[in-house]
Amino acid sequence: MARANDEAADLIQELADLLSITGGDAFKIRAYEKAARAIAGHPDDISGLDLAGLRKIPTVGEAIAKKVLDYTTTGTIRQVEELRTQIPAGVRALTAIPTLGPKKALALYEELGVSSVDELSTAIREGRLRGLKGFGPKTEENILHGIELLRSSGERVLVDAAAGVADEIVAALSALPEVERCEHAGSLRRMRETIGDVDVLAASRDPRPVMAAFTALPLVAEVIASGEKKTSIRTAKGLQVDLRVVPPESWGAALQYFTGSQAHNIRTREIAVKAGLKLSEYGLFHAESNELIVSGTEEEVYERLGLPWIHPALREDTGEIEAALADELPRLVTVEDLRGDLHSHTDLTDGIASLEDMVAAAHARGLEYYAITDHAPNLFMQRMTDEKMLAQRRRVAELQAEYPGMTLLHGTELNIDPDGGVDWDADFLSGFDICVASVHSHFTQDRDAMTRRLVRACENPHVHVIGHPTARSIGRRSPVDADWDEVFRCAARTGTAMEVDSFPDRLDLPADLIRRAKRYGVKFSVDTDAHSVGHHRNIRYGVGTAQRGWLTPDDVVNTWPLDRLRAFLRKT
DNA sequence: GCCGTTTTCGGCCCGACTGTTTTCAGTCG
Repeated sequence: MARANDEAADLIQELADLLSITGGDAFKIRAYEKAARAIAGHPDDISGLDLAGLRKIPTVGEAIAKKVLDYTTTGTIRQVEELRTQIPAGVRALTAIPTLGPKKALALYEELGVSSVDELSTAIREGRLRGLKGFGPKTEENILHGIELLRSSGERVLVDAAAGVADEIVAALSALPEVERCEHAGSLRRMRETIGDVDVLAASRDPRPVMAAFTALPLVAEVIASGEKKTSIRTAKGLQVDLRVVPPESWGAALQYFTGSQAHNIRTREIAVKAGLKLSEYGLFHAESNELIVSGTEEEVYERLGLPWIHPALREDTGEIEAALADELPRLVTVEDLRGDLHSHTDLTDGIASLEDMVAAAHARGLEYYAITDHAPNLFMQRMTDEKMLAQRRRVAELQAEYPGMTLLHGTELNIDPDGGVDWDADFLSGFDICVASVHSHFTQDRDAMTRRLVRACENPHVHVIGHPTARSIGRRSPVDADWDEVFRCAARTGTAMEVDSFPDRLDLPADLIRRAKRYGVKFSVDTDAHSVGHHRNIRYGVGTAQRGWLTPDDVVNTWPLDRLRAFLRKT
C-alpha cells in the first residue's frame, strides 16, 4: 500500500519515539525525526537506492542509511524490533494522551506495569497512581480528561470546520478596541487538509481584556490554559483553539513563528543561528547583544535571513528552504488566477441547485468559462438518460445568450467502470465540450487492476480530466490503491489533466501526489465539484491544496485563456 | 545521529504554561 519511503519514515519515527521513552539522547532522537521527514518527503523511491544513494538524502548519514537499507532488504529495522520487545506498543500509545509524554509513560510502565490506555484508565480508578512521584491529583485528573478526549473527539477536523471557527474568533477579536491586528496562523494558514487545533494571533498592547473576551466567547466550552501571552480553549465540538497575544511591533516575527510548521521554523532558526542571530516570536535579534533587528513583517524577517518570503502553504521543510536559497520558489497559483471551473453539478442529477442558479453563482465568481458536468447514466441512482442530457445541452445554449462575458461549456462526469471504460460511445462523447471521468465504485480493486483502469481512462481521447483521482473521503474512505507513477506517466503522455477537487473531505489529488504528478509534467484542473451554490466557496481549499503541491498557474489548465484550454481539450 | 566559508568535535530552535519540585521538569507547539 504505502510507498517504501513512507514505511521507512514511519519506522525511523517509531525508533525516535521508542528512544524518547527509554531515555535516549535527545539530539539523537531529533536526528531520527529529521531524517524521517526527509525520507517521507524525498521525491525518488528509496527502494532502489544503495547506501551511497541513501546518504545523498539530506540529514541521512551513515547510521540511518544503514537502517533504511535494513528496511529495504529485510522489510524491517533490527533496532526497532529490539526496542519493541522492551517497550510494548501500548506504552508508545500512551503518549497520544494529551499532557502525557514519554517520561510519564515510562514511569507508568516501570512503576505500575501499565502498558495500554485501558490499563492506565483502570490503574487510575483503583487509585494506584497515588504517591507515584511526579503524579499529583491534578496530573491524575488531566490524564483522565485526556483519555476521555482521545476516545471521543480527539481527532483532527476538516479544514472548513476549522476555518469556520477561526473566522468567527478573528471577527470577534478584531472588533475589540485593544486589538490592532488579528489573524489565524498555524496549520490552517498553511492549508493543511485536516486541522488538529486552531491558532489565532492578535497584536495588542493590553492583552488582559483580549484574553478575557476570548474566554468569554459563546463557542468556548472549556478553558485549558490561561496566561498573559497565551490562552487555550476547547470548543463544544472538541476543537482546541490557542490564542497568542503579542505587542504590535512583533507582528511579523510572531506570525512567522505561529504559522509554522515546526520543522520549517527549526530550519529558519538554524539559518539565524549560523548568521549570529536569534529568531523568536518577538523578532530577529543579534545573538550576543540581544539587539532587535527586525520583527514588523514576515517579509523583513525572511529578507534579513537571506530568503525571499515563503508562502505559508510551502512551509513544511520539504524543500522550500533549499528552493528559497536558490531563488527557485514557484509562483503559486491563486484563487484569482482561475478563469474557469470545469466540474459542477445541477439538480438534473445530485446537485441541489438549478442550472440557472449554478451558472449565476459562477458568474458572480467572475469566471470567464464554466462547465456543467452532471453525472452520466452508469451512476444509476442519478437516472440520467441521453434525452435528458441533450435537453440540458439545449438549455445551456439558450442560457449562454444571457452571459456574454462568460462561456458555458456543456460537459459530463463519466463513471470509470472496473475495466476502465466509460458510459457512452465515442460518437455521443464527442458532443460534449468537456468530459471529467471519475471512479465512483469498485474502490477496493487491487493495485494492478486499478492502475489499468485509470490508465485506460486516460487513454480515452474523449476523457479530459480524471475527477478526484484517489476517490478518498478524508476520515471515511481510504484512497484507492494504484501505481500512481504509472498513472501520472500516462496522464502526461495523453494530455489528461488530474483534478484537484476542492471538497473539504476530498481534496483530491492530495498535495503529495500533486507534487509527484507534476514531476511527470502532468497538468491539473482545480475545481469545486459544486453541488450547490454555496459549494463555490470551497475553491479556496482546492487552491490551498494545489499550493501545497507547488503548482504554478501554468500547471493548472483552468487558469489558461479559453482558446488555450480548448486546444488542450482536443488531446492532440 | 548529523554536520562543518569560524569546527572531524562540539554543538544541535526557542519559549509558554502547568504542576509539584522550594528552583525546575515535563509537555506542547
